[in-house]
Amino acid sequence: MELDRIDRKILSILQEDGRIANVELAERIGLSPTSIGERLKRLQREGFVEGYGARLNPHRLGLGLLVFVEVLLDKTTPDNFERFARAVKLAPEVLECHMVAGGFDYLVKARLADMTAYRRFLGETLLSMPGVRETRTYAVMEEIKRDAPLPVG
Amino acid sequence: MELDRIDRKILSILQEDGRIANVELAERIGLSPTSIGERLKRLQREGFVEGYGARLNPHRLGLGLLVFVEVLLDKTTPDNFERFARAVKLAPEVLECHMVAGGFDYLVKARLADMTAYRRFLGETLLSMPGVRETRTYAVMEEIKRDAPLPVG
DNA sequence: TAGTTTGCCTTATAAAATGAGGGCTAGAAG
DNA sequence: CTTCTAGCCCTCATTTTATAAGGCAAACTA
Repeated sequence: MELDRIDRKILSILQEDGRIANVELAERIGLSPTSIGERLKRLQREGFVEGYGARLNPHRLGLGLLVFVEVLLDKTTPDNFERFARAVKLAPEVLECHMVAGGFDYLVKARLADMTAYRRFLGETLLSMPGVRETRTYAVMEEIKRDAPLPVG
Repeated sequence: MELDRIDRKILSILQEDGRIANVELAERIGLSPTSIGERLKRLQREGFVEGYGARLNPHRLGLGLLVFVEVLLDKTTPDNFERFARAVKLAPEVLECHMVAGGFDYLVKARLADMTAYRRFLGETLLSMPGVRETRTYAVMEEIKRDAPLPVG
């Protein structure tokens, strides 16, 4: 249940290179491939590792615009939150959505081709979602740090 | 240079399961493993795929608190932006940092163990960074959507 | 102390990745 | 119209990797 130094090293390396061969992982850590394999299987079984994914370059895919949108909901209808959440999960442009405590209700992160695509997204998707009362958009001018690995050390 | 239907399918599948065997990927798409391998190598060479990573469960790692922090910089010193960017890259708690257009300068996304850890982070890391004038913190109460795949279709 | 668990090892076997070589087709050039 | 070439896919042989079985030693427990 507790992670030792080797577990953390496995997680750390896998976070950077999720497709590394077990053999290479083993020799970088200094154990046999079998042991590493067993540990890794345990880490997955116990839920530390949820899966693996390719890191794609959004700009290369024509998604040049990153925006954050603060969303305020109309709170007169009680099931608006539930319905908004469901709608957000269906929108492919939305990469993240979080309910926050503070001046607004939701923070949405979305990637789009350009401002034209964003205007369409705002009008046809976001503002059409159930109970949305107000939005504030922040366009990203420069990505200083992107998807850093979780600190496991 | 242009992506066809098969390329997109490869990217789409790999985004969800970055460790899928080439053989299985091939039969899910309906081509030979060799062809898929060649395409994949091309997609990496041309920068569509930047790498692979394990998806870790932050809560399982003791990082139960997700926060977004809006940061305003003191703009009297011109190189503050540069220095702030450098400092942010060194902080392991910071998963993302974006320079935005609008009411503030940077949006920081960070994961921490709890509010106690956040207070320390705010005081010792964020507010100690060069040129930081003001911050507004939004704690996430519920993650509606987390790290969705990029739309490649 | 004796039994049991845990974590690692080696070895054998099964599966997958990789590289060489060849065929088919579409478009370009003669 | 024919020939050449480039792109894309295939099969097959070889190397590399994953996986499963079994054993050994240290630590923990009764």
